[in-house]
Amino acid sequence: MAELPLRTRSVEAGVDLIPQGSTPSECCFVIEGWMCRHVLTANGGRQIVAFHIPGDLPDRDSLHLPHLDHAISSISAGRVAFIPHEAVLALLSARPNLAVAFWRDAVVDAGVFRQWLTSVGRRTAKQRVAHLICEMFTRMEALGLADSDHFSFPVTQAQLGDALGLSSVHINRTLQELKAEGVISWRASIVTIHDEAQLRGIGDFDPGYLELKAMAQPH
Amino acid sequence: MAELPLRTRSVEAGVDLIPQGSTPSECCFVIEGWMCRHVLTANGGRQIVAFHIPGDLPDRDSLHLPHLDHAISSISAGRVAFIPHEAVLALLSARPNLAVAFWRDAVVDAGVFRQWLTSVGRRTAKQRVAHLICEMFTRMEALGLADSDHFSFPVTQAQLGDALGLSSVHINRTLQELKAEGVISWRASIVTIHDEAQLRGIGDFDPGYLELKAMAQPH
DNA sequence: CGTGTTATTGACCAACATCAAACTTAGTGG
DNA sequence: CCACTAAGTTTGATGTTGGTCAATAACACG
Repeated sequence: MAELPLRTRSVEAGVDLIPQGSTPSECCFVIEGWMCRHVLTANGGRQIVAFHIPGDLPDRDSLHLPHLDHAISSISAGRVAFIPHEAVLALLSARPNLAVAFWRDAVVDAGVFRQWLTSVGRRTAKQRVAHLICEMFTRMEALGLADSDHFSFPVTQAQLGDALGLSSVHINRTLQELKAEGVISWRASIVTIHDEAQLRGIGDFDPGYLELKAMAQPH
Repeated sequence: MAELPLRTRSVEAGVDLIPQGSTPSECCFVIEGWMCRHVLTANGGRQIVAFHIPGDLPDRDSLHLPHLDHAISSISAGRVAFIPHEAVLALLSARPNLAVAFWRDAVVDAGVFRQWLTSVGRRTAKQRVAHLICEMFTRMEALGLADSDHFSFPVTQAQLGDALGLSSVHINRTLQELKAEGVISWRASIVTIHDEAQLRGIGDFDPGYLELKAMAQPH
């Protein structure tokens, strides 16, 4: 992958990297920081459909999509690399097993989507928040980006709301509950999990669907 | 695809074809009828994450998944075929462009997921129902399984609720609203769309994300 | 016809949204 | 180092969407 022609870019927090509806000719690779994908609705709502951390290829799907049905933005400041589609496609046709790895990665993402959808559709606010924290902790851990009981999660409460289908006010109250129960603390973007088993119980979290993610990570 | 060793099976409505957590060794192909994928939550809830119609490969992802994080069930009576994983994988490695087609199909599914998640997270009950009807009508149309203004959608209101994150009672009231406004009618599993433009407007539906689905369909 | 499933209705309730204000925090420039 | 500012968080009061429960009606099927 090192031989690819890439163009890197530093981004501030909250920058719209790739707008909804555009037809990108490059793939975006996250080097540092948090990014997200989100869909804008007619009534001005916003649904974050994925969080992306270093090593992710947020718009891997754009290789196949005529035009993006969602936007890609930065959550925190960070750095991304852009790689021309042709270069990626050339690489993939040269190495079929890499293409399979890409497909496999897409399959894992689909599993993340299913869990996310299940949270938003059928879990309470508290369960959703707990589930998301468990998921992101597990993913960060797999990358060696988490410490034993805490990790950096630089999202605002409004962004959490947009991810979980809740208002920022309700996110705030839900977080306070979790803190009051002593399950987590969350100060200055650092989430500390005091009792992971309990948090998983609250959030109905089973890491099974992320197994392959860990395996697929050696990007 | 015709040379694959397949085993067909007729199913009643509401049969659990492949249970959550299993490790299937075959892919399931829908020949006739409606199937769905759903996730069960700890508190007894159910989230339908996808509807599948003839021509779909509901557990295409199981080719890569160590164990299924969701179940596959029949919505209506129908017929499915089972194809051993090895046979599919052999075919895919023999024909790399077929593997790309599978990947592409997974990408389209991801787009469907994103819209679904956006509906459940950020749209009102009425918008969700309208959006889903538009989506399924568009998909059925692409397969030649819809008539000019109506199609067969053999789901119960409880199933609709499980798909859209709502209760069956609320689905019922929402449908009555749409019927009262004259946008649709729904009798005996047949949905008739009287004003598609209006329905799309209500549901914030843009068929763009399904374009590729239509193209990929020549299974 | 009877039986089980699905649809419909009404009464009531809970979770979460909205609005608006006050308070913190982090970052900035003098 | 201290105001100043803008963004984010927290709080309270109130409103609304949609859930729950329970009963009845309508079907579909044998």
